[in-house]
Amino acid sequence: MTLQQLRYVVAVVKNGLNITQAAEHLFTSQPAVSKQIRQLEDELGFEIFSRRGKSLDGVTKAGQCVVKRAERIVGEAENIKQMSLDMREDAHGTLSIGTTQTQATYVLPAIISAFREKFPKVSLDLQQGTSEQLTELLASDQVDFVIASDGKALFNDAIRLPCFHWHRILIVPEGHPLADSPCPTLKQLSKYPLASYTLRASGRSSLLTSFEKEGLKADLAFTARDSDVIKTYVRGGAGVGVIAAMAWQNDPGLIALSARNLFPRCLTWIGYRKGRYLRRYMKEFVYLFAPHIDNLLLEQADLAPNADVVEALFDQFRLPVHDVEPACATASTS
Amino acid sequence: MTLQQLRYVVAVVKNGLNITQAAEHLFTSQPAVSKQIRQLEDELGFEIFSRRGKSLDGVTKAGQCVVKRAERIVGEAENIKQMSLDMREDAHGTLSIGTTQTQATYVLPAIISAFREKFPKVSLDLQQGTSEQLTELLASDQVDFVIASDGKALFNDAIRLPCFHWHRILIVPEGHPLADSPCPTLKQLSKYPLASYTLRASGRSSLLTSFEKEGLKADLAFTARDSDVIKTYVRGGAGVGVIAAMAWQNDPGLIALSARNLFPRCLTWIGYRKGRYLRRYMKEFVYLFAPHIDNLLLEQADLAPNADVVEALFDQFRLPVHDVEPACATASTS
DNA sequence: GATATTTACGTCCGCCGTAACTATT
DNA sequence: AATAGTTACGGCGGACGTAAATATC
Repeated sequence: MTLQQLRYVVAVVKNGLNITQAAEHLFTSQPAVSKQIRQLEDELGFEIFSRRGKSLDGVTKAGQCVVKRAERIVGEAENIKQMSLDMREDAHGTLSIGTTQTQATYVLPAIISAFREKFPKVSLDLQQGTSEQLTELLASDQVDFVIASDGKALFNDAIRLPCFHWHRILIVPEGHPLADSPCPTLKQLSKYPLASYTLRASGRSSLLTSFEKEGLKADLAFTARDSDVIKTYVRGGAGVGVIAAMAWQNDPGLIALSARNLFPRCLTWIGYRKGRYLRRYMKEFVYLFAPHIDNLLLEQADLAPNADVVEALFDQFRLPVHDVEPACATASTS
Repeated sequence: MTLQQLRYVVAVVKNGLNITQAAEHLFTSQPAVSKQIRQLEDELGFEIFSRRGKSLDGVTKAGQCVVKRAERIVGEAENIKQMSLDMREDAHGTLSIGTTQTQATYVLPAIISAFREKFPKVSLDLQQGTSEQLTELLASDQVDFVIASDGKALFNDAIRLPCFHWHRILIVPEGHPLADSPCPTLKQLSKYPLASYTLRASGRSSLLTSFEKEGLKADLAFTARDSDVIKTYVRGGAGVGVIAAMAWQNDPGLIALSARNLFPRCLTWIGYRKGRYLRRYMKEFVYLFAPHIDNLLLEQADLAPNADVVEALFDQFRLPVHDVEPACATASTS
């Protein structure tokens, strides 16, 4: 049994049991992979993969156990390799982040600019997707970090670190009735068509829930992933926009009102795979994004037995809150 | 980086940084180990071991991180190997158990006899030691299981499964005053010299604590590890023996009285290293020792995030209680 | 001088890649 | 025919062991 063989097994599984494809990703020939896997199976005395004819067509029960352990082994080996890269002083490498449109457009540019300055040799890779896609990217190690505001946990062995809170804001065209009565209620709001973010299939948004709690029904007439698209349609009179405060940039022709009294605040977090070795520039990125997360905190989070313990680590912090200036007097009491 | 190299690193650490000794355990030559380790260090770009002259003399900071991960890798590789052995039908192998004298002498013989019958090809290795020694044996993978009754947890990544409760009993020579008043109190007991198990340096025994709670002071005049030694001295008039109920075998010349009303009951558990692959015969051994622990329970215990969750798994069981027949009427109310 | 490690070198195993062959669609 | 996997074989790297050299106590 060699590390190589285990790497091959893991790669084959990751490539949907396609040996040829796995061989390409491994930068080796197809027979090499084929042979090593057979050799490992011979040594173990049982088949890891079930076969239909010559093609692999499934993982045997015992094989699943082997694959699980092989993945851990290969992962740890990768950690050692990353660590070795980290020791050399030239901070070469890649930082791969999966995130949502809002974060990518409004929050990350400043962070990434600072990061680039500090680590000019690290190439950045920004991936966008839905929560589900981001989870998948993280689970399959295609990104180092995920930054999102989803309420739900990711998966076992993922660590989620709270970064900051944010409120929704209302945006209306200049001259809109709500622009003059700057302290709208949900009831008022329910009379207008709303434009907001596309809801995920899974789980209800706290947006609609807030209306329902008061027995109101929102008219969510238009949805998009992209805050700018929503702004454009709001400018065109499509209704009242409800977007994240981070997306507000004093856009001409639009008025923004804080909705902090209407909807619960949201939490943006950064997530990564538990047990992964984080290179120095990765830790630095997290620190740039959320300065309360230092090396010590990362270490504690990695050692924490479960998500609740991680959450508890953050009780000591008063996280920043993104919002626009309060538009109505009652808000200033907070 | 090869599995071999990591195995060598782990072996060298385990052998106290003595390469020659490590090579012997690895059944290879000393230069082979030496060279592979250097090669790994070259590949990683930093030293795992600090050296004084040519000899290894410590593990560097970065090296500790590598060693930690290497141990995990080697451990998982070993798990895969064990699993492969387990698939072959001939149940060859070794079962290594670390335990205390009382368990080894009075509880295990029956279990082991049943086990031997079922798995005649598995060779057994019984190790005795103090709690501390047993912990060390388990931590360094020198035994598969530890069976003991110590109150304290073992260490991180050890799983402790409750097996049965037991009470202490008093043993006195025939004709002893207490033999006729079969329901002694702690106060009565405190008037006699006591003979019981050697106390560990760490932590007080619940024996002495019970006396202290009533403001009494016990005269623990004689201690030994071995129940039979205690019996012998009690026969000789050394005082009142306080031993585990399991050690009672209707010994001639001695009278046994349950001490269940005097001292809290104790718990015997079986412990093993978390994440270790358990071969079928190992699981079977646990089952023979504690029939409430089946494969499902073992699996759940292994997945549990911490010791408390493991304990909770056992809430559903009413564990057997080892004791002698109650000697006094009040005991029968239980 | 005894012990432990490194260096040097010849042997041999085994992994890889090419190419031809086979099975499956 | 096209796609995917196995078998066959030659080449090459590299792991091992012996033996000699070197450092440390």
